[in-house]
Amino acid sequence: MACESRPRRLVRALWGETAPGTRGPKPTLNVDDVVVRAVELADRDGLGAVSMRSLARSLGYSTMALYTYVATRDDLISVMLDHAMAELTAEPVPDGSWREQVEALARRNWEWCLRHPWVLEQEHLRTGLGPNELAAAEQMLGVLSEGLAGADAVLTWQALTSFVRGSARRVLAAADGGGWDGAWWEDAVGAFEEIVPDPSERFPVLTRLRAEGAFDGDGGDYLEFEARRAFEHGLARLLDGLR
Amino acid sequence: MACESRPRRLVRALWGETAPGTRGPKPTLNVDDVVVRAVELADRDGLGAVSMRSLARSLGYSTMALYTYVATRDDLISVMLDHAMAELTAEPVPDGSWREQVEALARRNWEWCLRHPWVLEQEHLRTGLGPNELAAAEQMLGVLSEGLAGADAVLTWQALTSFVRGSARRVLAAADGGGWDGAWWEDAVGAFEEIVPDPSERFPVLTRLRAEGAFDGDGGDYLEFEARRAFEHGLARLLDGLR
DNA sequence: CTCCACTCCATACGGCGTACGGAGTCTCAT
DNA sequence: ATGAGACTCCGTACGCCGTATGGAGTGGAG
Repeated sequence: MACESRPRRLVRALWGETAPGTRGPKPTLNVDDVVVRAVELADRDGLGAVSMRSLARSLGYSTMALYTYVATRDDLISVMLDHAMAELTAEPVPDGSWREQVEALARRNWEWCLRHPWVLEQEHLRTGLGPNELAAAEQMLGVLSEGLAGADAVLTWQALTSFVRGSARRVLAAADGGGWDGAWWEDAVGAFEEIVPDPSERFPVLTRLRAEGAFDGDGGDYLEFEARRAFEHGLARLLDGLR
Repeated sequence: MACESRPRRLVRALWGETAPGTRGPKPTLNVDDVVVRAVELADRDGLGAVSMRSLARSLGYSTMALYTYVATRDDLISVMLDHAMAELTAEPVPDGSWREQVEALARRNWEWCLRHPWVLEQEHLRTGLGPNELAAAEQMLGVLSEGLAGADAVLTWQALTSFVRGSARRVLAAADGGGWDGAWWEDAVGAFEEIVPDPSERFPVLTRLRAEGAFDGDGGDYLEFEARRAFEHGLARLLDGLR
């Protein structure tokens, strides 16, 4: 199957259409097996843990066997992404007012990002043609366009997903941090205080807000409480702004 | 200098404090030289182009010489980030109403992200202790806390930066795309239409909105116009929500 | 004048994505 | 029945990556 273009192959993989060829031995795996395992690995240890080698090992195959199912690692990630997005439309839109529905979908999306942090590690692959990605867009725009004219619905959709993902990303950055486990942070702050002996002079506002406790939660349990509050606050203001 | 902890070294690098030791030969470079060059490379070709090897070559040094100035590549990126953030506070907050000021700062931040796309490629590991990052926070919170109580100012700051960065990220994903240069996309859409012969049945809302032209700009010049519109729309609604 | 902290560098290790080609297996055309 | 050849799976290799290790040369401190 050296004759098929990469985009076609990707779209076929996204929609679970198997190759038509029936000549050689039957594949003993399929794209879905590979993708499911890859998502498991990514959920546990991040995208970095999904190397072609480790994924293949985890499936009990050779590295190169994976390329039977997926053209490149980037394509694999695209399919993983769409696969994970199935969760977004697994349940119907809840009952409620327009605002409540939009809120619920946004919150669902946010929680989904936290459940699959690797989704945000991803830079620019974007296909926009996978079944679940389209279904999620369909669902969100279906609700939004009940209350907004076409172009406004699209703009609002973009604003919402921008906010949801930006916010989730911020939570994750604060949460796992990449290795500042208290000791790291203390050490860094120590050095900071040596270099900037009187922060209140250079950063009066920050100092005042800190003293007021406005940053409470900066430490360990920032994630579950403070970050959710920031998300809910921003979401509420955004929805307020939609009248 | 094998005795200094990594956090301390990073904080020192962020603040441009040179090591106190004066024993051996003088360094012929300094952290700033390295960081400036790294930012140039990243601005041009993304974070991926900033490998220790390519950066060193571009400076005319051996790879390992860089480790004299920076403990790891991650630390380098942290310092690059803070360095780039100097632009955020290079100009004072413009005159105007509270809302106009917040808007201007948010827009400045958004444009900054587009100018340095690599900023959004990372986002994990964060320090929060660099002079320019602190200055940017100080500036933004200074304005916000003129109109909002302490805790609200912080929540709003988080919501704003979440939105700004999420939105910029979306623009960049749409813009450079990672290799869908029209031909790619056409090919993918062709395969899509074969697999899903009647999209209007499965995705009625998307089909209708597309027919209405609500997605116009999906193609080539999405970036400069449509994406900016989406950003301005979302920002305006967010600010509306703040009363 | 000696020591040794220091800068700079060459080499090496274990990872990565994936190009290439080969061995084995199955279907189809003959 | 028998090739032809499409197909799956795999071993090896190439050129990247970050960085550990240790060595050569340098110049201020004792």
